[in-house]
Amino acid sequence: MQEDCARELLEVVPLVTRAIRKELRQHRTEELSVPQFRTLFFLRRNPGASLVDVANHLGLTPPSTSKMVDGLLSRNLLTRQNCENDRRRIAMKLTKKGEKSLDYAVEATLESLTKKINSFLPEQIETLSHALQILREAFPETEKPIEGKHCSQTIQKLP
Amino acid sequence: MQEDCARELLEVVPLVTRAIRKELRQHRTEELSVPQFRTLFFLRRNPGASLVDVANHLGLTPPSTSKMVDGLLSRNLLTRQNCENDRRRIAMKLTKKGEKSLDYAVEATLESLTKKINSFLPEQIETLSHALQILREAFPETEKPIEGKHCSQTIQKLP
DNA sequence: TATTGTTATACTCTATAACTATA
DNA sequence: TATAGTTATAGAGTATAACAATA
Repeated sequence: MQEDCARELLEVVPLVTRAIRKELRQHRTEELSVPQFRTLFFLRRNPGASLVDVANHLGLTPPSTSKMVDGLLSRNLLTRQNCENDRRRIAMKLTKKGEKSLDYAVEATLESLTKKINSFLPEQIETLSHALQILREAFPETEKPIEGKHCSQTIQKLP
Repeated sequence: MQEDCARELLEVVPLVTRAIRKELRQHRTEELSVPQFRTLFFLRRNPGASLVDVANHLGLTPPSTSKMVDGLLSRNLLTRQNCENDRRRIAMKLTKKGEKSLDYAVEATLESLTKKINSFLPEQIETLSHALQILREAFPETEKPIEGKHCSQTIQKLP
């Protein structure tokens, strides 16, 4: 019984993931790689995050992350400023443009999902919502929140 | 209401995906890249699939797929034989070793998921099972089944 | 001495183009 | 002429090593 449910989970979750990915991909205005997209997501939740913060989140090394961020910076999707408290660190934040391209993709995806859910019966929506709540508790966010070290106060980086 | 549910879906599904990925990764006996792993999965469901079949499934080009398959072949995880009917085509199948390394990872992951589900209340399991059924219908397998062209009869490839 | 971030270099994975063999 | 697959070459993306600046 439990194993059947696990097997279902293992089969069905990738189907939903694939659909979500496809929507996100279809609606990104910028040509962004997956790590770049995830970086924008992360920065929306964690404005002022450092390079190491982002690297940890993505599971990439700092050098790779640094290079990848260069691409976002050159397209004005984020800002990279030096931190006042600890001048080794950088503080990255989304620009308006970065927020917008992210929002557009997310909202379009939400819309598509909502449309799909609209075709469900009310009790099916009830069941799904309940199940998602159960899953959220069973599979909590692994990501450790940023240690609070990250600066809100930043100074403009010299050119 | 529907949109809340969509938003939940968009947040929770990645959490579960991440947990599944982590388990699969932890329990792979061979050092396999993600596409290699997916290829083994695909061949288990579609024995005798051709190179183009696999390439389409992965969203890779035939040359990339060919090279990637070389790595699986050299480790005896699959066989690559010429097709009798259409001698341009190849027919790939998992070897016993390929099946085993796949099964090991999948079973270990299932075990981990089952353990988690074991801690649920019976009615929670009921709800989850029901929700998964709903999702399966809403997000059907996009992948078109192989056109039946693929050979069951194969001839050994010449060296 | 340890940490943050960058630069330099090499490797892996992928694609495009050109080719062979078969249909 | 079109299709299945491979080889050759080039471009992203990643890692490791070495470095500079700061703590």
